Amino acid sequence: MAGTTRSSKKTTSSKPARPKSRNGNVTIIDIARMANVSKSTVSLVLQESALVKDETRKLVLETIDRLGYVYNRAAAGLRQAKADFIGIVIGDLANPFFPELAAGIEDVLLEHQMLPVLANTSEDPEKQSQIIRTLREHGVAGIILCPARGTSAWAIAESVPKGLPVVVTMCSIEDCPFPFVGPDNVKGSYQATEHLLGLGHRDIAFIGGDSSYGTHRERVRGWRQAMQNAGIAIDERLVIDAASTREGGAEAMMKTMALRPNPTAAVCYNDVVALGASRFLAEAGVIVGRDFSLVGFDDISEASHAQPALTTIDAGIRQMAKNAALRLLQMINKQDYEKAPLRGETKLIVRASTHRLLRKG
Amino acid sequence: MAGTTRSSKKTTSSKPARPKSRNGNVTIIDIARMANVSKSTVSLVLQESALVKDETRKLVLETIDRLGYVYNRAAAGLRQAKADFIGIVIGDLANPFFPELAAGIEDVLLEHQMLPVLANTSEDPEKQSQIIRTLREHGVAGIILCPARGTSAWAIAESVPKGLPVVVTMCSIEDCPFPFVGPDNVKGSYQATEHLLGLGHRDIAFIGGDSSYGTHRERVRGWRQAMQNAGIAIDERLVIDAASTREGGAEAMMKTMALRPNPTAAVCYNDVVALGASRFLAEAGVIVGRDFSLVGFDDISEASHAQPALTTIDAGIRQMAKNAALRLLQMINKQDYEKAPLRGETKLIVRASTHRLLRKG
DNA sequence: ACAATTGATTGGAACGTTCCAAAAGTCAAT
DNA sequence: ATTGACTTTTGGAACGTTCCAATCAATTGT
Repeated sequence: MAGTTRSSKKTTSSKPARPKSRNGNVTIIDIARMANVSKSTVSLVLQESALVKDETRKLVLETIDRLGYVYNRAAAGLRQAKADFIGIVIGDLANPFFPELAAGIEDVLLEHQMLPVLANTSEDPEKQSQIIRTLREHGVAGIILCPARGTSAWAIAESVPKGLPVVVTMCSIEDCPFPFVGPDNVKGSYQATEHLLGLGHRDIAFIGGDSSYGTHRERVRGWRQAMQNAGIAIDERLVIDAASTREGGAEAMMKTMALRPNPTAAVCYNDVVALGASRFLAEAGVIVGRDFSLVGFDDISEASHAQPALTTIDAGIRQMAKNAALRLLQMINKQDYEKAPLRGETKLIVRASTHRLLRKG
Repeated sequence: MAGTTRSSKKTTSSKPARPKSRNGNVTIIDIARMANVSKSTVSLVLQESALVKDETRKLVLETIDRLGYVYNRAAAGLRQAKADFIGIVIGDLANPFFPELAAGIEDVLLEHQMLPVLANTSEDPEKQSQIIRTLREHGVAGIILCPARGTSAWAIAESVPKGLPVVVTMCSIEDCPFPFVGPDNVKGSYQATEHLLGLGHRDIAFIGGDSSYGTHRERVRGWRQAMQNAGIAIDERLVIDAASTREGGAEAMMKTMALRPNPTAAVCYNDVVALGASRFLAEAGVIVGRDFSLVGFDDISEASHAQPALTTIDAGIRQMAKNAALRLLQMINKQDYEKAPLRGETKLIVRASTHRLLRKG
C-alpha cells in the first residue's frame, strides 16, 4: 500500500510512513502515504471532485489538517495554468486617488474569486517593467495598469508577453494594443475651465503635474481647448509644472501668483495639487472661493471635506474601476469585449472653491 | 542534437525545430532546440552562470529575445524554492497611514531585490486568512501583517504554516508567536493626553475607532493611564466609538459635544478621525485650537497641512516600516533577530489644534 | 454465471525548471 | 600518444501537482 517510491539509495529507515520530504514541505504524497490512499485521490479531494467517497474524503481532509499541508500552486500551475491572481499596477499610493481606484477594482475581482494584488511603481517605468515581468513569471492571470509617467506603448509591449490580458486605465497611451478604460481627461478639464470662464474668469492657469504624465497632457489639452473656444489667446506661461503632490500644488501656486497679469483662477492637475494650492493661498491671506478660484480633478473623498470644499471634476473613479475590472475579466475568460476605449463621463461638482470674478484684475 | 524528446505518437511533422509546445508557452527547451544547445545550457545562461562561453551565451540570449520567452518561476520554484516576493497585508488603504507605511516597507525591500506586493483585507479577518493562504500557496518569501480588526493569535497561527516568516506590525496580538514591530500605542496616547492635561484640560474624551481594533484598546489604555495619573476619575462615556474615518470622526465629535459636562478636548484614535472631528467643529462654529483642542495619532502627512494644523503623535511610521522590513529580511535569511517586540518611540508634535484651556466649563 | 454498468481508486506520464554527475572539448606538459 | 587540468556542455533525475487511461469493486441486467 504505502510506499510507491522505488528509490533504492542507502536503504532508508524501515519506517514507511515518514511525512517529511527533504524540502521540509508536506506534499500531496505525504498525505497519501499517511492516509493510505494514492496521490491521485488526494488530488481529487483537493479539487473537490465528486468522485471520491465521502468517507475517504473525510480521512484525507483530516490528514491534510493534521500534517499542516499547504497546496503548492506552482506545481499545480505547471500542469494546468489557471492563475487566480491579478496584478494592479499603480503609480503612487500616496495620492488618495489610487487607493480609491484600487478599492473599486478589488470589489469586483473578489466577487469573481480573483485575488487582487497591488504593486507600486513610484512612477518609475523601469520599476514598472520589472514588476510586470515578475508578475508574469509568477503566472498572473491579468494586469490592470496605470502606466507610470513616461511609459510608451513600446515599453509596455516589451514587458508584456503576448497573450497576457492587460487593461490600461487612467491614462491612455498612443498606439497601445491594450484596451483602455478611464476618464475622459480632455473633456473633464474642458468642463472645469468652462466653469471658470462662465464665472467671468479670463486669466486661468493650469497648475501641477508635468507633461511626462499622459494624464497631464490630456488635461492640459482640455484647458487649452476651452480657452481657445472662448477666444482667449493662450499664454504658455500659464501652464505651471510642479510635482503632483500637495507641496507641488503650493509651489505652483506661488509661481502663479507671481505672474502678470495676475491669474484669478486655476484648473489643477488633480485634487491633491488643488488642496496644496488652496492651503498656500489661505496662508498667504487669499480667500479661496472669493479672491481666487480653484478647480480640482478626481473628486477624491478629501475634496468634499476640505476647507473650503473643493469644486472638482468627478471622474467616476468607482465606476471606472468596476469597468476596468470587468473588461479584464472578459479578456481572461476569452469573452468578446469592446476593443474601443471606454471613457467614463466626467461631471463638474461645484463646491465652495470657485466664485464669480469680483473685480477684474 | 536537437530533439531529445522521444515521444512516438503519430509521427509528428518532420520539421525538428518547432518552437511551440502545446501550452502555447515558449519554454527553455524550445530555446535550446532553436539555439542548438541543451536545456541545461539555457538554464545556466538564465542563472548568469560564468560557466558558459560568451559566444554561447550571446546566441542563447538572442534566441530568448527572438522567441519572446518568459521565465517560468513556478517551475523553477519547484526545484529550488527561493521566493522573491513579499506580501504586505494591510487593513484599509483608504487610511493614508497605510500607504505611508507601505511605501516605507517597499523602499527597504526593493533595495534587497524583493518585490513587495500589497493586499487589502478591508479589516476582514476571513479575507485576511484567505489572502495569507493564497500568498503562501504562491510561495511568498515572507509576510508583513497589519492584523485586521478582531484577529486573534489563534487565527494567525491557523492560516500561517509553520516556518513562514511573518512580522506583525501596527498592532500587537497577545500570545502571538511572531515578532512585533510597531509604535508604542499606549505611550503615545499617554503623551497626547498628558499634553492636554498640561494645558489645563480635565474633560478629555477619547474618540473614534472601537475596541475590536487592538490598536484602539492600546490607545485607550494610554489615555486611561494618563487620566488616572492626573487623579481624574474616568467617565466611561468619554470613550466614544465610531468608524475610524473622517465621517466617523465627525459623528463621534457630534456625540462628544452632547455630553455633560462638556469635554473641552479630545484624544483621537488617529489623524483621520481627528481631521473629521476638526471639520465637524469648524462647521459648527467652534474654533479648533481655541475653543476645543484635538490631538491626533500617526502624523500622516495631511496632519501638517490641515487647517488648523493638527497636533498629533508621531509614531515614526517611516522608521517603523523600515524596521519591520529589516526584521522580516533577517528572518527570511535565517539570521538571528531580536524576538522581543520592537516598539518605536512616539513623539508629541504640537501644532495649532491644541490650546490652553480658556474658561473652565 | 457472465457481461455490462457504475463508482472509486490508482499508477504513470506530463508540466518547465534546476541540479548533479558525467562527458566532451581544449590545451599544455610529459 | 598519453596524461592531467582545465573549460564547456549535457542527459537525466528530481520537484509537487494534474490528467488520463487503466484497474478494481460492487451492483445490475440478462
